[in-house]
Amino acid sequence: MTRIQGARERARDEITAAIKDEARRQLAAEGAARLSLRAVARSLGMVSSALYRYFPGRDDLLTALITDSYDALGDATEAALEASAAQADSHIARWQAVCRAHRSWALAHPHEYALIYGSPVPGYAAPASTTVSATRAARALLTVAAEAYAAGALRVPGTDGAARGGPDPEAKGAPSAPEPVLEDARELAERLGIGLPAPVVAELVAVWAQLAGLVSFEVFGQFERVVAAREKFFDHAAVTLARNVGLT
Amino acid sequence: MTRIQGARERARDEITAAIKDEARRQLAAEGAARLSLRAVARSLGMVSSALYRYFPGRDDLLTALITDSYDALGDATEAALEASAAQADSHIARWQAVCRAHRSWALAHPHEYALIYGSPVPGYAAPASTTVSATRAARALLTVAAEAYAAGALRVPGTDGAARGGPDPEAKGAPSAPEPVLEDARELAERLGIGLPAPVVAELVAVWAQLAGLVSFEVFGQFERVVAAREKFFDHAAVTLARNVGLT
DNA sequence: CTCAAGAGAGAGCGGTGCTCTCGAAATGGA
DNA sequence: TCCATTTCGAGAGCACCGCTCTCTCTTGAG
Repeated sequence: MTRIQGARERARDEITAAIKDEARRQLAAEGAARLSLRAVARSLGMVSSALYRYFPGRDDLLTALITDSYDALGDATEAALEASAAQADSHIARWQAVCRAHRSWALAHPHEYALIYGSPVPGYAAPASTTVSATRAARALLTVAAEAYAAGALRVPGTDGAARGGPDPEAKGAPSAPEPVLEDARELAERLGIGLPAPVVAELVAVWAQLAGLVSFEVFGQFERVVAAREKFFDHAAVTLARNVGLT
Repeated sequence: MTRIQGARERARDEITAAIKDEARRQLAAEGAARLSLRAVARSLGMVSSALYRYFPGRDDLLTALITDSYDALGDATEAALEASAAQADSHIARWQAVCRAHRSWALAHPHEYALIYGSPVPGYAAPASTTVSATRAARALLTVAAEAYAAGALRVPGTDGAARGGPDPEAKGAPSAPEPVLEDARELAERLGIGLPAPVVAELVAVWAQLAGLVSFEVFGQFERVVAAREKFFDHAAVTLARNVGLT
C-alpha cells in the first residue's frame, strides 16, 4: 500500500537518493574505505550534520549501497536469464549468459562488487535485511539448472557408477557430495523452494562460490600479468562449472 | 651477503618487528580499515611521529603486512606439500592436503587473508615486490600437478575425443581451453618455469581462482546460513577441482 | 491558526594520517 | 679521543574524519 506522499516526504526521498548517488560516485572514485560522509555532504552543498537526518551513520549509508548493489547485480543477471530464455539456446549457453552478465556487471562496477563480495567492512556485519537481495543473483543460476533438470538435460552427480567403492576416473557421472553436505543442500533447497536433487544443489553452492572467485580475481587485478584473454578464459571456465553442475 | 649488524641496526630491526607485530594484533582484532598508526604507536609507548622513522606511511605498513601474510600462507601450503610427500598418498590426496592447508590458514587468519584476497585497499596497488611472495601459495598446487604429470597420473584436457566437433558429454577428457588462453598459459608456464602442458596450466589458473572463491566465501561468512558441514563441503569441492585439472 | 515535528546550520569532541622542527643520543672517521 | 654526521624520539600543529548537541527556521497536520 503506497501512501500519497506530501511534498516533504517526496523531498526526503529525493535527497536520500541524491545522497546515495553522490556516495556511489565517491565509492567508484575512491573506494569504500575512503567514502566520507563529510565529503558527500560537501558535494551536495549540505553541512555534514544534516546528513545524519537521512542516515544514522556511515555504516548505514554503506549498508544502503550494499543492498542497492545486490539488487543491481540481481537485475543484471535476471535480465540475462530472461534474454537467454527468449533466444532459446542450449542450457549450457543460458548458463554461460548468466555467468557473463555477472562478470560484466562486476567489471563495470568494481567497487560496488567489492562491497558485496570483497572483504567485509571492519567490524561490520551485513544485517539480515540484505540476504533477500543477496540471493537474487545466485537464484538466476539455480533457475537455469532447474529448467535444465525439468528438461532432462541435467545429469545428477552420484548417478552412473559413482556408488561402487573407490574413485573411478572412468565413471561418467561426477561423484556426489557426502551425506552431511547433502543434508545441508536439502535444507537449503527447501528454504529457497528449489525443485532440484540435493547433489545438484550442493554442487551449485560450490560452483557459485567458484564463480565469485573467478570474477573476484579478475576484478581485483589478480590476473594482471597472468591472463590476457580474460573473456575467453572466463567463458571456458564458466562452461567447465556448468559441466560440474551436471548441465549437458 | 649479511653484514654484521651494529647495535643500532639490530635495535631498528627489533622495533620494526615490534611495530609489525602490534599492527598484526590490531589487524586481527579490528580489521585492516581500522588499523591505526597512532594506536600502534600508543601500544608501543611511542609517539605517532616516531613511527614514521620505520614506515613512510600507513600504506607501507599495510604492504609489509601483506607481504608477510603471503609468506605465511606460502609457508603453510609448502609445509603441507612436504608433509603429504612424506606420507605418499595418491596425487589427489596430496592436492587435497594442500587445499586444506590453504583453507586452514585462511580460517585461522581471516583478516590477513582478507588483506591478500579480499578487496584491495582503496587506491592502493600492490607493488611488484609482493608478486614473488604471492605466487608461492599457488606454486604448491602447481607442484602437485607437475609431479602427477611426471608420474603419468594426469589426464591432459583436450586429449581423448574432445577434438571432434561438437560438445560430447560422453568424452572422457575435459575440453581444452581455447587457443588465446592456451597462449597465455604457455607464456605463464615459461615465466614460472613450469613443466606442464598449456591446457593443464590454463585449467590450474582457473582452479586457483575458484579455490580462492571457496575459501573467501567461507572466511567472509557467505556460507553462514547455507553450508553447515563446511569441512566436508570443502574437501568435496577440492577433489572436484583436482579432477578438473585432470588429476587421477 | 497553532504548535509539534522535521530539517538545516554551526560549534565542538576525540580521533586519524602526516609534516615539521628541535634536542638528545649513537656512530664512525680524524 | 674528539667532533661532525646521522639517527631517533618527542612535541606541536595541520587538515581531515565520524558523530553529537544545540539552536533556529520551516513545514504541515489538527
